[in-house]
This record gives sequence, C-alpha cells and structure tokens, in this order.
Amino acid sequence: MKEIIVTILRAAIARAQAQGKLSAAAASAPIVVEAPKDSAHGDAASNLALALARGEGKPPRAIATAIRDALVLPAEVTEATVAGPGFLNFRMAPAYWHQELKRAAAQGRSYVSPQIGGGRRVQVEFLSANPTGPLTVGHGRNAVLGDTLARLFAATGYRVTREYYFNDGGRQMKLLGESVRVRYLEELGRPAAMPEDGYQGEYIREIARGLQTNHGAALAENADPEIFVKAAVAAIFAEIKQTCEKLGVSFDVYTNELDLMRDGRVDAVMAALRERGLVVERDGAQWLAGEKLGLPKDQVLIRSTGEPTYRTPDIAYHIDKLKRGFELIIDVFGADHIAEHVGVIAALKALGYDTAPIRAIIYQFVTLTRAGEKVKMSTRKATYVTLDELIDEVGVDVVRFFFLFRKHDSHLDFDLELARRQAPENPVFYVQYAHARLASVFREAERAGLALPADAAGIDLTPLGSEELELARRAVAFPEVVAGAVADLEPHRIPFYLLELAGEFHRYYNKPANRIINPDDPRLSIARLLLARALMNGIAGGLGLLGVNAPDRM
RNA sequence: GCGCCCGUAGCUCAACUGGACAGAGCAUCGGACUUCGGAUCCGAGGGUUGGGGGUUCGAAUCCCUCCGGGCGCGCCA
Repeated sequence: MKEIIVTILRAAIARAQAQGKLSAAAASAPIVVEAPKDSAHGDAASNLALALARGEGKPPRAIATAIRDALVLPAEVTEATVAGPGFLNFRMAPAYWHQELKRAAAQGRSYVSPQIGGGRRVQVEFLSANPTGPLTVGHGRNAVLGDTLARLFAATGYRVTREYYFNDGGRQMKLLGESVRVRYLEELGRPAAMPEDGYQGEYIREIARGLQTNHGAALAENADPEIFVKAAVAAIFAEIKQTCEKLGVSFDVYTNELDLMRDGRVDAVMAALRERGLVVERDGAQWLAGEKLGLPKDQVLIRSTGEPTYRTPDIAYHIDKLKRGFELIIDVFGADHIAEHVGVIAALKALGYDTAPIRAIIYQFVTLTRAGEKVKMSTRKATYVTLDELIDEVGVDVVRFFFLFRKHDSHLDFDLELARRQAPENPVFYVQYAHARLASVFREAERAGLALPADAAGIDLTPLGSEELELARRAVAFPEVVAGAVADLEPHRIPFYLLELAGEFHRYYNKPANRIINPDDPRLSIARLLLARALMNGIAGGLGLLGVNAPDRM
C-alpha cells in the first residue's frame, strides 16, 4: 500500500513542478506514508505537504491541494483528500483489501513475516549468564528478549547466530569453587569458613554432596581447586540449559572467556592497546587510559596479579565477533552493564574497528509483584525467586508474553497475581482465546458443511462490509509492524499489536449480525471464513514469533 | 557529585520514532444477544503527559533547567 502511495505522490510532485506549482527542490523531499491510527483519516496518509511548507514558502494546505490536483489515481486508490493542517489522506479500494486478504489467508502464518533480511548475517548475543547459580527472573527478561529478536530475524530472512558468552576465567569462578569446597568439608564434618562474598545458595551444598558421593573424602586435602570449580560449572550449566529449554530458548554457539585467554587473543588486545599508548601502569596493574577515549575514568585491564579483568576478554570477544563478518551484532544486557559496554566500544574504536554493526539492546530491571506487594529478590535470602520457579508457577506462555509486553527501556513490573489468572484481564489468554475461538469457528463450519476452497483466488469477497474491511486492514498491516519491530529492535510492538487485533476480532465476533457461519448465505459465509482464516494466521503467526502457543482449544 | 535510563488516568503500561482529538488493560460504577466458546462484548467517570522555559506549521516525543525514581561510577561480572 505504502509503495503505491509513494509512487503516485512522486509522480504528482513531478507533474506539479512541470506546472510551476512546486519548486525543483520538492523532488528531493522524503515521502513518508503511514497508516493513520484513526481510520476516519483514510487508509494511508502523508504529511508531505506539511514537510514541504517551509521550503516552498507556502501554506501547507495550498501545497497539499496542488499535489492532490496533480494526482492520477490508479484503480486501487479510490480517494485522495486534503485534511486537517495539510495531510493528504488516501482510501484504498475494497478490491485492494480483498486481494491482500487472500494473500494473507493463502500464505499461512508466514504472511506476518516480511522477507527483509536478504540473507544478511546477524549475531545475537544474549543471556550470557555466568555459571555461578540458577537463572534469575532478570535473566529471564534477557533470555526472552534475545531469543525473540533472534526469532524475528530468522523469520524475516536473516541468517542468525544465537550466542551465549560466559566468563569462566575470573575471580568469581575461584569464589564459586571455594564455596563448594567449604560445603564439601562441612559435609565431611569439618567446618570451614565461607569466604566473605561466597555463594550461599542451597545448590552449592547439593553440588558438594555430589562430590562427596563420587569422591568420598578424597578431596579434603591437597585437592586441585579446579575440581570444585569444574563440578560447580558443570552442574550449574546443566540446570541453566534445562531452564532455557523449558523457556523455549536455545543457542547455536557458546563462547567462553577462558578460550580467548588461552589462545592469545586477550594478549593480542593488550599488545594492540599498548601500541596505541592506551595502556597505563599504576599500582602494579595495567589500566585502560580512559581520558584518551572519552571515558570518565581509567579501567583496569590486567590486575596486579597478572590476571585480566572481565573487560579485556570482552574486548577480544567483540573483535572476534566483528571479524566473523556479521552485518549486525546485537548485544542484549541489563542496564547495570552499560558503562562496561561503553568502554568496550570506545576501546574497539580506538583500535580502528568499525563498530557500526554493533547495536546494544539494554533493558531495565524486573521487579516481581504479588498482590500489590513487591517480592524481594535477593540471592542471599530465602525470598529468592528463580526463573525456573517463575515458569513453573505461571507457565511459559505467560512468562514470555509478559517479558515482551514492555518496551525494553521500561522497568518491568511482573504482576504474579495477574500472570496466574486464567482470565480475560490476562493479555496472554485474551489473545490466545481469540485464536481458540477462530479455531472453534472452523470446527463449526466443518459441521455445517462449509469449507474454504483450496484456491482462495476465486472467492468472492464483495459480501464483506466496512467493519470487515477494517479488520482486514488491521490484519494485513501486520507485516509492517514486524518489519518495524525488527528494524528498531523493539519486539514489544508485536504483543501490543496482537492485543489490538484480538480485541478488534472479539468486538466483531460478539455482534449477532456478524455470525460467520450462515447456512442460508454460503457466499457470505465463505467470504467471512476467509477473513477468519487470515485473522487466525495473523494471531498464530504473531504468537509464533514470540514463542507463545496458539491453542485451538483452551 | 558525575554518567546512562525513566517520569503519561488511582495502578501497570502504549503512542507507528516530530503529526490529526494522548490510547489500552486492571481497579470503580452501570449494562448485553435463548444460534459459531460469556476466558467475550457495550457504556460511564478518570489527564495541564512531574514543574518551568525554548525550538516550529505542529512536542508526550527534540534542546535547556529544576524536581523525583532506577542503574552505574570495584584490581566483581
């Protein structure tokens, strides 16, 4: 639709120029066409005349009128009017919507995904939780955001690599191993002192018990600390992967810090930074020269112990990603890591890399609410709620939908009470119910001996009224919503759109006059069934992009 | 103190990235068809978009400033 309008507008500008009604400069103006939110303003609208007003030195409405007079409308467009301050509004012919509707019905749920990727390669790095404990609710937002972005890219014709990066070389790992060792000794009846920042969770004790089962008391003395670390990492990763599987989240590649350190890429980063005079030595440690990079302060790259901080491998990792030739590199992380990311990008730039392919999607924190009360989430305390527990409590569909039902910039308040409710005020069920209803209509149609012909092309859609064309218009706009969500990395637009589409359907469905199945009027019934098919494809397709089920019965 | 994000209806959040009258859900109040699923629908009240200035045809959106909240400012990640 937008393409059609842009084309005729461009032609109209040229004609108006030939008549001397517009200046030559007008041709270079970008033409923006959008679907107005209020359908009274037509099917498509352009602010072209408003945008040109300044350059042309004429009132917007006069320009709009000149353009309208120069328009030659093709058959698909029935009307072009000047409205409001100078908008050009267009109305499409019913036949246009009929054709689009048939396409949406025939293509199945994939009609919602425009093929805009062109096979370009995208890497999405997300979750990237270090194996120090079970996934938290906050990790859940990360996992669902990253996974859904990956699904969106894959569905729209990109080649996607889903990647999980974790730090297994740093101080935290030592602390983890030591925590396990302390619990292990305790299990053997030899109380030991837990390090100050040690991991206190019950899962540490379970890992320790496992070691006791397998090794008895053999690890009590002179054991390689690595044994404790490895046991912990293996056990915790197994649990993380299980939770991800439950959530419908998967990865293609796991990358770890230790490999980057062992094969010299971290050293290479240090050498390159040093070469450019970006490393200063102080207190026995190596620092990244912050001021030279426009950073607020210096940041440690190599500790005085000679071990790198997390920062240096992270730079090496991003270099690796850039070298792998992705056209788009997405980093998904929480707001607490933003300063770190800024530092990595600054370092990459200083080393001469083009960081344009890298785009960060930074989400704000998640709070849990139950009956209006905030649920405290502390790793140390017993009030700790794991992602696993959350999924068990409310189900995968609800978890995924709720995490996506906010712009990533916004704080997310997860209302457990609402999430548990299997009722209309729960948006997940509202959308799923629309799908189940539609499925039920098709079951009913079968009983009534009505079925859509395999080839939709021959179906007569002229019985559809204006209310039905409104629904069609909404359903057919879905691919543009998806395209926008991908371009701007804003998956939240999809659940919001789905809610609107489902709402419009529910309203339509509830009017007795709109009975889809009408044995007395098979022509009307078939036309409405085609509309129903398109709506069903849209809802199922949209939920599919989110990794949420579209049930036929509830 | 400095940096980033946020502030929209009583609550939780949208607003197509500068467009037309700022919209949904929850909560509150009042209603609905004897046929396709009432997990639905219709209606009502509720707003100076935190305050103030600016930019322009036009601002919730951009700029400045103040107020309030979150996160960060580790030889943790």
